[in-house]
Amino acid sequence: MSYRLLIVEDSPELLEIMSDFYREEGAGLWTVDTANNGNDAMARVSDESYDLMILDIMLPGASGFDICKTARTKSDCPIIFVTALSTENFILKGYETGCDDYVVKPFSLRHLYAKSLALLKRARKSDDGEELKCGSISLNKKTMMVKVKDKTIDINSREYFLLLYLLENKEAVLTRKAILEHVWSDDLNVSDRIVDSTIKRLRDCLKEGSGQIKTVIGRGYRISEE
Amino acid sequence: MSYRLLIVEDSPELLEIMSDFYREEGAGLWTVDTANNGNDAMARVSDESYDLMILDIMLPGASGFDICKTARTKSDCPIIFVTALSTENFILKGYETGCDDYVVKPFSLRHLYAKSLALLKRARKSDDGEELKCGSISLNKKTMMVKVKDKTIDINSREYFLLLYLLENKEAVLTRKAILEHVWSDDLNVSDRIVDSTIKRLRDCLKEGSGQIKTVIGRGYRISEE
DNA sequence: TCCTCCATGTCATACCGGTGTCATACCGTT
DNA sequence: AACGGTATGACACCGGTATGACATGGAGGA
Repeated sequence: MSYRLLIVEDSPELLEIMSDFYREEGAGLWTVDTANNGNDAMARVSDESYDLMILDIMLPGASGFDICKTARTKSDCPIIFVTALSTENFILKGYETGCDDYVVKPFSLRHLYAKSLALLKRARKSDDGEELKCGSISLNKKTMMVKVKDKTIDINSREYFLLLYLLENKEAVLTRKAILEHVWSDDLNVSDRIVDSTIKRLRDCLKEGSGQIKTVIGRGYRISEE
Repeated sequence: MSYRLLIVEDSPELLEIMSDFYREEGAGLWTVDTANNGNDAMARVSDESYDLMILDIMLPGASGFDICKTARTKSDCPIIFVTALSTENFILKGYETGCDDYVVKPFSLRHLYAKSLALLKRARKSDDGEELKCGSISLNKKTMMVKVKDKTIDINSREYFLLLYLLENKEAVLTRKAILEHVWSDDLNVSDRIVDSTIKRLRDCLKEGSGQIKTVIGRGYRISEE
């Protein structure tokens, strides 16, 4: 699996140098999209989803600041400005719009690349895509499929969202109250014993993985890597 | 609540300028610790826990690289190098040791400050709530997880709340009466010998950390950093 | 429209482990 | 050595949890 990168830069030479560098250096780690003007960039930002964006600021059409602001309305993806605008006002404005870093031209490509990896590593901590894993259990948010030891299992809706909530809070103890609020938010007029029942059904579905759901008496449940 | 910042820099003037800036700019947002040599810095990194570190590289004693590596063995706190070493090799080495950013002197203090905020914002995403720590024991109120030497342990309800009460009053001697009122507030019709029993069970769970719970004969118990 | 099936919630009961009590061993202080 | 206080292990009770049977209601097909 590779990371989606968007590079926006109006100089065709620099754009090519940069995108080639990312494509080659990572040996397939990156899937690079490019844009050489603000409007194309805006279109991509709205339609696609990226793991990292590198934006010039001065562009034909929308500016890098505009792109950054728009991107922030829909995602939390790391954003690096790369620009010749080196005055402090521009730099601070960049951070105000929500960027993660601001690099002034001329710059070292290797340095930028190292920054990108560091940032990606940090961003992935909080949002690791569609796959949630815990021990032998894995759940894919996009396809809504659940696997135990690489074998797909069937699972009902409530059980799915319960498992999702557990996985999103791996290792943490979740009280019945918290579970109800998250998984039964559509209808809170249920007995909190329903959690027990659904946990049982979930455990039955998980088979060998069932032991990973721990009962924490007096407090709730937690999922652990065994 | 404020964020803990460590600045390591061997030039006294620059150190003062930086720490003053962080103290004033954030109006109490930052609690700043400083060190002007590698060995002091190492000691702080081992003993304390920070939300952000700003490290010079060339230092008397241990280098900034050494400090970064050591820090990474115990925590994931954001680290920024600030140094005059501007060659690409040094920069890449910085990222290899696990830093989040590498700033070359001379630099803009406001830019550094903006970087710090951006980094803190991103790091906090993965931050899982407030941690009570005491020596090798740590308890997370949000996830209700208890760790000893970074290893999660299982703990029962009473034991958990007893430990919580001890940690919220770190180092203080707590009488059985006080403990009963806080931990057994639901049912005060119990013998105060129950505290002894529960302390024992808690110690059994804590294993290597058990020595941190001290008996204070004739008065009660206290938890200490060993 | 009716029937069937399945997802989901409720309930009664069985089960189990957490938790409190107690008796005894141990320890430190005098 | 004696005494007061603490540690420890055994034991039993009770409350919370597991479990299976049953009720309900909605979706989809004939």
